Amino acid sequence: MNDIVRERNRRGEGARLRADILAGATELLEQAGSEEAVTLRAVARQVGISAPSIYSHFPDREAIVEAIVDGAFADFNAAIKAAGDTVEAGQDPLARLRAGCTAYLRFAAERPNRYRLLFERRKMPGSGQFRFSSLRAQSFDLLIANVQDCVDAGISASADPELAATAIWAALHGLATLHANLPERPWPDTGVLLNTIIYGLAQITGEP
Amino acid sequence: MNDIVRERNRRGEGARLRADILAGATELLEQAGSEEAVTLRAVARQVGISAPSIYSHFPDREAIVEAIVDGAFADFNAAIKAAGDTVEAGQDPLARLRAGCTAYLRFAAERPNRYRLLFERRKMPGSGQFRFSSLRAQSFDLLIANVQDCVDAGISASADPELAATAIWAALHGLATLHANLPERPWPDTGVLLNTIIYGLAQITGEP
DNA sequence: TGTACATCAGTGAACGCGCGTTCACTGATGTAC
DNA sequence: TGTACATCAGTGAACGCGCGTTCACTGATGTAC
Repeated sequence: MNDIVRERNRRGEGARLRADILAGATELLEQAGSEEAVTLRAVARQVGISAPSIYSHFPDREAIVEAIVDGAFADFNAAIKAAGDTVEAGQDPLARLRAGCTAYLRFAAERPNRYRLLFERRKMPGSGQFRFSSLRAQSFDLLIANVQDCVDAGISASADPELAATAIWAALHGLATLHANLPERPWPDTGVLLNTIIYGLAQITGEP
Repeated sequence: MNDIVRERNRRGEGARLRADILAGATELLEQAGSEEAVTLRAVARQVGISAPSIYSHFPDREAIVEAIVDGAFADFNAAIKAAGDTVEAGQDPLARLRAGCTAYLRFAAERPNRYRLLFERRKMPGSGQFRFSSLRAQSFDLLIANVQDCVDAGISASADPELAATAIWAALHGLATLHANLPERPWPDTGVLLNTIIYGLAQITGEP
């Protein structure tokens, strides 16, 4: 990486370059801040290869970005799932819900540029269509389940967990992107805001 | 506009071109969908002039985008203020709050690309710094006032109207951008979602 | 064990493109006399 | 009223840039005999 001359892979190990390209591209995105910075030539520079070498592993520029997005979703889902798993199953569903939301905001705060790619990508390749695969819905489904658990435990008064989850998602996403885009504004404490959001939107009975 | 050959302005009316450039650039943004589409040459094509003519009125490309943003904020603020003003002052503060939020979402839905520019622009020119001028804070201040009115009227149980307003803003922004970026997803009805958000986050007493 | 050779990983030069910006200019318009 | 001229609105050609992509290639590596 980093403009250093790479050692050429041995025969049969050419596929390793694919991983290096992807890692370099992801790093580039995280540093440079926007998808447009991920150009074929910049990626090649980052990885230490010539630009045409990329074509052995990705059909075009768009495919690299797609691969970054898929990787980002995998990381994102894993982070949220891991946070929920720190709370024992069946125990304290509110804590699980909160842990998932906290992990959501942390991911967005720590990898803002990768987060942006998750839900702010505009067009999908070619077709001009959007995608929302199961990979992409995974964390949202977990959020619904967490709210449902709160309802089942009698902690939440929500009559429609999916609706509540959608509202919570919107609030989290809005908070994450506003934070990232307007960092110089004085923001209320994230923990307090998160309580407001969770208690208010999941209709948690009682005070924080 | 539209590749049609413009008539040259008469002497002393050269400043009219500035307005035409701005209008053309705004239209271009709204059609093409992203800030990057607003190139000097594309704007010139749209307006029907040569690219260098723009330099009589704007120092560089960035200045055009800045001007679009300022115009978008003015339109945005006006739309929200107008919505609130349809409800008589002092009368039904909840209706005022809801009207403002509805106008917010409507603006975002009807001019998605201009809305995106409002809060999703990443860097400001040169300095790499962000801006949040009073023009930009205006609608947020109105939102706080609307929540405060609900508190004063005994409709809202919120102990911290600014906190509640921030949470509502985040939810609206998140909803607006998720709607725009994932239109193919099945979304709950906007009115129902908005009720969930307002009642939950402003802690409105009673049921919708 | 030695060698010819196919394969594989990757390169360097070049293409055409649209971009922001600069520069010297043109020609219509209004004004001074 | 006529005319010379300054001004103003805008142009056309050109610059250097980084981009995605194509193409013919190179040279190390492993393998068949």
